[in-house]
Amino acid sequence: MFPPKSDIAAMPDFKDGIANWNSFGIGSMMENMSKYRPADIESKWQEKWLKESVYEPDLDGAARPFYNLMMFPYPSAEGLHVGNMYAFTGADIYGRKKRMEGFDVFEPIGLDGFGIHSENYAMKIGVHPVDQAKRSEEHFYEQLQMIGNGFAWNERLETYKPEYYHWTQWLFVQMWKHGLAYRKRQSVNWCPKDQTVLSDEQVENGKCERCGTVVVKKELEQWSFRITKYADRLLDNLEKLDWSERVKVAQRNWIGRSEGAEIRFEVAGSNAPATITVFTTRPDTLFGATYLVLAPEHELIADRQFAIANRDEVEKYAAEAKSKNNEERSEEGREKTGVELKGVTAINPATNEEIPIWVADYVLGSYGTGAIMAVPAHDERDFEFAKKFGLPMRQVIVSGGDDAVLPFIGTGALMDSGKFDGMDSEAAKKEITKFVHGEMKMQYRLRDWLISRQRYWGPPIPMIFCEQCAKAGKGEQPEMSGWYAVPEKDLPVLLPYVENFRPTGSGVSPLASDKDFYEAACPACGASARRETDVSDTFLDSAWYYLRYLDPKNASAAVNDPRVKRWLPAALYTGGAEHSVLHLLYVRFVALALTDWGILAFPDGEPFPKFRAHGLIIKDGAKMSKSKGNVINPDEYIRNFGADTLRMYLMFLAPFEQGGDFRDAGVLGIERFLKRVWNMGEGFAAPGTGARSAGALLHRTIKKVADDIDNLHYNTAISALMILLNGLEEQQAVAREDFEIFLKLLAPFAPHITEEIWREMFGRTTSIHREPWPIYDPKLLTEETITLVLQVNGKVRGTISLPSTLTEEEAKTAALADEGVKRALGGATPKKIIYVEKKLVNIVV
RNA sequence: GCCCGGGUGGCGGAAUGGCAGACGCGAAGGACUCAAAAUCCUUUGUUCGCAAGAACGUGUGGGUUCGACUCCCACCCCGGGCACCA
Repeated sequence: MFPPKSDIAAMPDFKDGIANWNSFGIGSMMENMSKYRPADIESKWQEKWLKESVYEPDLDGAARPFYNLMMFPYPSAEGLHVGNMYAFTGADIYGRKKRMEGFDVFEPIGLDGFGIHSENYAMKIGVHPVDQAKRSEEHFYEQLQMIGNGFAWNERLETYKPEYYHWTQWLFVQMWKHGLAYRKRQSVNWCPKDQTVLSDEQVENGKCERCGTVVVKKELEQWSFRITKYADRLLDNLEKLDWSERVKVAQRNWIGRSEGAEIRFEVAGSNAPATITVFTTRPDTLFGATYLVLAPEHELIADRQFAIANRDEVEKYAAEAKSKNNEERSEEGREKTGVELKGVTAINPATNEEIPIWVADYVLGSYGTGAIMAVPAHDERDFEFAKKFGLPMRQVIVSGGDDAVLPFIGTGALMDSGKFDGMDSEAAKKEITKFVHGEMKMQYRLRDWLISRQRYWGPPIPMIFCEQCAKAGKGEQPEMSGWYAVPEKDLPVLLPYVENFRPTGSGVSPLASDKDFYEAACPACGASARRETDVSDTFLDSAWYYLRYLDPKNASAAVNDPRVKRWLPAALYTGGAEHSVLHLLYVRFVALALTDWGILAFPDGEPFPKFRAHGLIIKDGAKMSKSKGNVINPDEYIRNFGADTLRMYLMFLAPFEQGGDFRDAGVLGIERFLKRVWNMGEGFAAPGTGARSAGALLHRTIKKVADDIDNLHYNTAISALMILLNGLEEQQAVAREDFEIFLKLLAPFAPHITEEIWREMFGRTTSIHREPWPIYDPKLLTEETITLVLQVNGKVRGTISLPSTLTEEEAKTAALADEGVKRALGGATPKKIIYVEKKLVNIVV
C-alpha cells in the first residue's frame, strides 16, 4: 500500500523537531519547535470554523453572492469515494479564492439519498433503506467534514426527508397540471435485475446504467414527463452556456435534432384508402425512392382493414421483431431482414410510379413516422437492403467528380429528377417538398422522460386513480380520465415504512401490496380510489435541489423563494461528465418548465450558466471498482497524511478537468512540501526579520496562482507555490510579509495548515480564509535582468543575461559578440537578424 | 461510420509560435547517523565525448516559418459520446 507514517499521527507526545530542522532555521528556537501533525490541527479547525460560521454567508443580505454549487453525492456503499473528494476539493478551491476576493460564497452540501443505488446497497447488507439512510447520513457527513471543504452546513439537505420530497411531489403535481406529465402504455426499458423500468438516459449501450444488466423491452403503462416539448430550447440554449464542451456535445448528440420533411405516399391496391407518411432528411432524393419500408410497430401493419395479401407472414415478422430488444435489433453488422407487403403498393408522389412496400426492423417505430422512403442509391442502409432483396436503385444526385460508386451519400446536383434536374441538392430539399405538398419538419432523437419506478425507496408519485370518474370519463387532464393529483394541501404523500420493501418484479412497486398506503378517497368525487404506488426516478429529486439549499428551514417557500433572486443562477456548477445526459439535462428541463410557469426567472431559463466537468480519478490506469479491489478510501489517507496533503496531492496530479491516476508514491512529495511550509512558519515565531522581499518571484506567483485557479489549473498553481517556497528557502532571510502572502495563496489548497500557522503561530485572531486575496504589482512582475536566448539558424547557441532595459540594437550587438554564436557562425555574414523583444535573437545565415 | 478529447523522459505532467521536459515522483551518488528512517546537498531525455561541446529527440509522414510539442494536410493509436435515428 503505502509506507507507514509512524511519525505523524501515532506519536502524540513526540516533541523535539530537531530531526526536521533544515538549513533555514534558527538553532536557538529548536526547543520551541513542533512537528507538523495534521491529525492534531485539522479537526480542531474544522470545529472552530463551524463555531465561527466562517463559511456561512448571509443568505438574505449578502452583497456579493457567489453560489458555488457542486453535484451532491448519492450515499451508498462504503462511504465517500476518493472521486467525490476530488470533485469537492476542486470546487472548494475555486470557492475559497472567491471568498478571499470578497465574495459571499455559498457552498452547500447534501445527500441525494433516495434511489435504486442506495436501496440496492441496503438490500445487499440486509438493512432496511430507512435505517441505512440514517447510518449513511452520519457516516457521509462525518467524512465530508474531514475533507476540509468550506461547506455551509446549516443548509444541508437530504432528498429522502419528507420536508424535501414534499416539494419533489409538488413538482410532479405541477408537471401534471401543466400537461407535462402523462401516463401511457408503451414499450419501455426494463431492468430484470433492478426490477424496474428505466428512462432512455439510464440505458447505456443496452445495459442498465446502475447494475450493467442487459435491459429488455416491456409493454407497461408508465408515467412520463414531456421533456421532448423542450427539445429545441434545450438544444438552442446550449450555445449560450459556458459549459465544458464535451458536455455540450453529449447533450447535442442526445437531443439529436435533424431537419427534414414529412412526405405522404398514397397507397394503391388496398380496399380502404390509406396513406403512409415518411420522414426523410433527404427530400431532394425523392425521385430515387424505389420502395417504402415500415417499422414492425407501424400502425398499418396491425390494421386488419389494410389488405395485405400475405398478412400472416408480415404479422409474424413484425411480432418477432418487436420481441427483440434494441440491442439485438441494432446489433452491428447484422444482416438486414424484411418482408414485402404483397398486394399493396405506394405511389411515389414525385414520379407517380408504383413502388413496393416492405416491413423491416431496420426502421425504428419510435423515430420519425415509423416509415421511410428508401433511396438505395443514396443511403447505405437502403443500399444494403436493396442489394439483398434485389430491389431497384436509381441514382438522382451527381457530385462534380467521382460519383460512380454507389451509394453516394453526399450532396450535389440533381439528375433524373424531372424539372429539378441540375438543381443543387440543398435547394432541392425545399423545392421538392413543396412540389409534393410535403412539410419541412424537425425530428428529435430525444424521448420523453420515463419517470416512474417500480421500487420502494423514492418519493411516491402523488396521483390518485378513481374508477368511478374513469367510467364517467372525468378527470383532470384530457385523455387521462380517472386520474387526479393529490391536492397540494395533502402533500407530502409519506413513504410508509414497510417491512417488505423489496422489488416485486411484477411491474408494480412493493407499495402496491400495502393497503393502508394505496387506499385513498377520490379528490373529485370522494369515492374510494387507489393511489399510484410507483415512486419517481431519483433524478427528479436532484433536478431541483439547488433551489432547496436556499431555504431548508421554511418548506412552504422552498421553490418560490426571494433568496433565489439573490443567489441564482449559480455562479459555478461543478460535477462529473457522466451526468451529461442524465442530471444535467433533467435539471435544465425542470428549470425551463419552472420558468414557463412563472416560478423562476433566470435568463433563458438556465440555472447554471457556467458548468465545469471535472476529470476522473483512476488507479493504476484503470477505473476504480470494488470488483477490481482498487478503490481508494480517502479516510485512510486523511488519517495517515492529513486532509491538506490528500487535497493537494489530488489537485497536483493533473489538470482538474482531466482527472488523474492515483499513485501512492506521489503523496510523499506533497507531504514534504507541507512539512517545509510548517517549518518555515516555525522560523517566524520570533519577531520579524525585516528581510528583503522576494520581489518579482513573489508577484509572478501571485499572478500565476490567481490565473491558474480561475482556469481550474490547480496542478500548475501548486507547482508555482512550490517554486516560490524553493525560492524563499534559498534566501538568507525571508520577509514575514512575503511568507504571509505565500500562506494566503496556499490557503485554498491547504486550509488547515495555513490557518494553524496564521492563527496559532502568528497569533492572528481571525481566519486566514477571510483575509483579502493578495494583489500583485504589475511593475514587479519582470526581473531586473533577463535571459536572452541566442540562436543561429534557429538553433540555440547560447544565452546571455542582460538588464531588462536593453534595446534591440544592444541585444543584436551582444548576440554577435557571443563566443558560442561566433563559433556557430564560423565567419559567415548574417543575412538577417530576428529579434523577439527581451526574449531571443536569431541570426540567419 | 460520425462527433469530441488526447498521444511529450523510468512515471504524473509543464510549455499553445521563441532555451522542450517546469514542478513533483522515482533513481543514482554524497552529507548527517553506530546503523536505519527522516532531512539536506548534487546528478538525472538519449547517444557520442576526458572535456569543451556536438548530434538526435514531443505517435507517423509531409508542409508553412528565421524558428513548430504548438499552425496546415494526410495517416496511425488510445479514451469518451452517438450510432440501422432515414
